This record gives sequence, C-alpha cells and structure tokens, in this order.
Amino acid sequence: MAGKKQFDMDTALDAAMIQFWRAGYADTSVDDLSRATGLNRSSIYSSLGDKDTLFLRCLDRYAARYGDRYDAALSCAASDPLTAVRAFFDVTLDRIADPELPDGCLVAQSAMAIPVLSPAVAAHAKEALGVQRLRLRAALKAGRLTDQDADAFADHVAAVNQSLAVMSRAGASPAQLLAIVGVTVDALSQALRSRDQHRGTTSAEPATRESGTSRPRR
Amino acid sequence: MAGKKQFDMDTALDAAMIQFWRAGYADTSVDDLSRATGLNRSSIYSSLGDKDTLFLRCLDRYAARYGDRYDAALSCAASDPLTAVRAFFDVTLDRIADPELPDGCLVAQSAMAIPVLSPAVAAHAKEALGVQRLRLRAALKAGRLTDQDADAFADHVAAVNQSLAVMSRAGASPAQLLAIVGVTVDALSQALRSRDQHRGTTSAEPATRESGTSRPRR
DNA sequence: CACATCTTGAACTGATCAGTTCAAGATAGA
DNA sequence: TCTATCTTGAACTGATCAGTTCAAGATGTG
Repeated sequence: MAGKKQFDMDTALDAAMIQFWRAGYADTSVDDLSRATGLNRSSIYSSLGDKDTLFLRCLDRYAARYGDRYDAALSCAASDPLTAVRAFFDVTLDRIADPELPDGCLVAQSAMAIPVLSPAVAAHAKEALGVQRLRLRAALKAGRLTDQDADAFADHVAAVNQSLAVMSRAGASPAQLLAIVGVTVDALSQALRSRDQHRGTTSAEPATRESGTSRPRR
Repeated sequence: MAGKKQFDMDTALDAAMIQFWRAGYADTSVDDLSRATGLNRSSIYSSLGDKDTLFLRCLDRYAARYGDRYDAALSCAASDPLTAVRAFFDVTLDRIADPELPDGCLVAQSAMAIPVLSPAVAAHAKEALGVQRLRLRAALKAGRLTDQDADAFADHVAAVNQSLAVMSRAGASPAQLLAIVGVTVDALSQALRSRDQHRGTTSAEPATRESGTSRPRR
C-alpha cells in the first residue's frame, strides 16, 4: 500500500452535505463542493461520484443521522408521548440553534425542489418525509392516543417540524419557533387529557392549559 | 398610435409567476420565461425587466394576490376567530387543490432559498412572511384571545400554513393537509373555550373536542 | 531506490446561462 | 401610402456549468 487515502470520507461527506444544505442542489456547483470539501475536482468525481449521486448520498446521510435522533427522541412515547414529542421537536430546534449548521432542513429544501430534481432524488426526499410520518404514527399509537388522533397528530407534528425549516430560513427567532411548537405540544397535551378524562383516569399533566411560549425544555 | 402592445401584461406576469412558482428562481431560465409567457426573449427584457427584477415583480404580485385573500378570510376574526382561521387555511388549501396552479407556495420557496437569493428578493420574501404574521396577530387579538395566545397562535398558524407548501410539494394528500390544519384549528377552539370558561361565559362551540380529520369546510 | 497507488491541477468539451443588440417585419393611425 | 411604434428572431458576448481526461507529482511500502 502506498499513497493512502489522504482525506477522511466522513468529513468530506459532511462538508458536501452542509454545502447542499446551505445552498440547495441548483445553487451548488461542483467547484463549490470542491471548495467545501477541500477535495480536488477530480477527486470528487473519482471518490464521491457525480453531482447527482453525491447529492443522493448527502440526502441519505442527513436522513439517517437525524432520523436516528428523532427515533431516540420518540423512544419514550409509549410511557410519555408528550415528552417524546417535545424531544422530537427539540432535535430540530437544537439543530437550528447550532451555529455550525445552516438554517433550514435538507429534506424540506429537497421536497420544495421536487419538480426540478431527478426522480431518484425526489423519491428519497419523499421517502424521508414518509418515514418520519410513520415513526410519529407508531410512537403516538404506542402512547395513549386513539388511532385517529395518532394519525392526525403524526401528520401535524411532521408538518410543523418542516415548517420550522421554512421559518428559520426566513430568520425567525428562537422564541418564534418555540411558540410554533408550543401550540402543537399544548394541543397534544389537551388530547391526552381528554382521553384520560373519557377513561375516567387522572392525567399526570396539570389541569390548566400550558403556555405555549413558556414551556419548559429539557 | 400604431404597433400597439400585442400582449396582456397581467397574463404575461401570471405566466411568469407560475413558472417561478413551479421551478424556483435558480431552475428558471429566461428562455423558460419566454416559453411560459409566449413573449419573445427581447420583449421580456424590454417589457418585464431582467430576471431578478421580474422575479421581484412576480413575488410581490403573488404576495398581494393571496395577501388580499388571507385578509378577506380573516375579516370576521373579531366576531368569530375560529371561522376566520379556518377560512385562512382554506385560502391555502384551495390554492393547493387548484390543478391549474403548482403545488407549494412561492413565498415559502423563496424563503427556503434566501441564502442564495439577491438581498432585495430575500427582503421581500421575509416581508411577505412578516406581514402574514402581523395580519394573524391583529386578527386573533381582535378575536377573543389574550395577547400572549394571539402572538403564539399567529406564529403557529403562519408556520403551519407554510408547512402545507412543503407537504403538498412532497405529494401529501388533501386528507393529510386537512389533518395538519385540523390539529391547529382544534387547539384554537380549545383555547377559545378555555378563555370563555375563565370568563364564566358560554362558548358557541360544542363542548366535545372536534375531530381534526372531519372538520366541516365552507 | 523502485514501484504501485493515490492526488493534483490544469485543460478541454459541449452545453447552457444572462444579458444585449439589431435588422427585418408587422401593425395601425394619419 | 407614409410613418412611427412595437414585435420578432436571430446572433453574439462573456461567463459558468457538469463531466472527462491525463500528465506530473506526492506518498509510503517493499
């Protein structure tokens, strides 16, 4: 073995992912990717594939990385669905708050560009959103929600989660983002309380309506 | 006067707007705009300006057109904020359901592309979102919500409204979109009911929690 | 040192892009 | 018909794009 690989594949893929994430597919040139990764233009093609292939790898990488975090956040859904959904939103809010990372969301951005993306990329973007929806459905069903409420809340939570990407891109403040998810969290809290009342059991949640803007975090 | 204008400016602007709306700024070439409007390439520059100027005009046109509709929807907020918010969402849902128009939302799409748009265009996109937020704040304050609830719901409703653009781009069904807004509408209904109870008055709304997926429309 | 492997920079192709220019043609009023 | 105005199509410029190729150099092992 001589002339070993002189760059770290994971680092390079992360750099490419962040470049696509910040500027989108259309506004990222291969030269941009070369600058972002520090790899030579030739090395990009030989090691990471062409632009479309690389974008697909970045999209899957993004979906897998944050998918795992969303999974972990929802892991307590069976015992405490409200905390699970709060933790779910926190994955996104923490990502947005990270100054190292671009605002927005690569999946949301790709979804918006579906009409002008390759069929393969479009399919992966739809898939990522679909998986998130199914994750939320399963988690809420495992909690105390009815099937009907679980489905509706899953769609709603997934959508609100994507809306954070749009609003953060437009410069929304952390307080705004908290208000946005606060209403959803309150609504879920209320649904759980209604279900408990219907069952005749008492809820662990306080009886008064929570404030959407002052919800405790972590 | 001879050699009168042979095209209708409004029709041409609408066609350009729809082209930008469908494909976004980066993926729309001036030739695309020429094809979409039926105008010669030279005519585009002489009558509609360069690409950036034209995009700005289309963005403002879009914001004004649907801004008026959102205004009209919210006009009954003082007497019936719940109906107003439903009507607000219906403006978006009807637009998405219109097969003549692209999915998504030109403002949401522009917001997502802010890092790669010209400062002028980025400012107009932010402005459009800000105006919508203020509209909702004023409407909800005019209704029966507390200032704190009005602010939180305004941010939330504006965000959910933008999320519909993302989800519709990704091929979400009308039922999914209804579920998304249904949770928000239910939450608002609950907030109004809580406030009425606190006041000791009776609400016009039924006491049972409404279903998010079977909400009546129109 | 010799060798195999990887990396690099530069050049090149063919395509598309935004923006401009202009001569030829169409139009309709005088 | 004459004329002023608008429209058209085509060509052109200079830039950027994705993708490919390759010779020169760097690297580390045997």
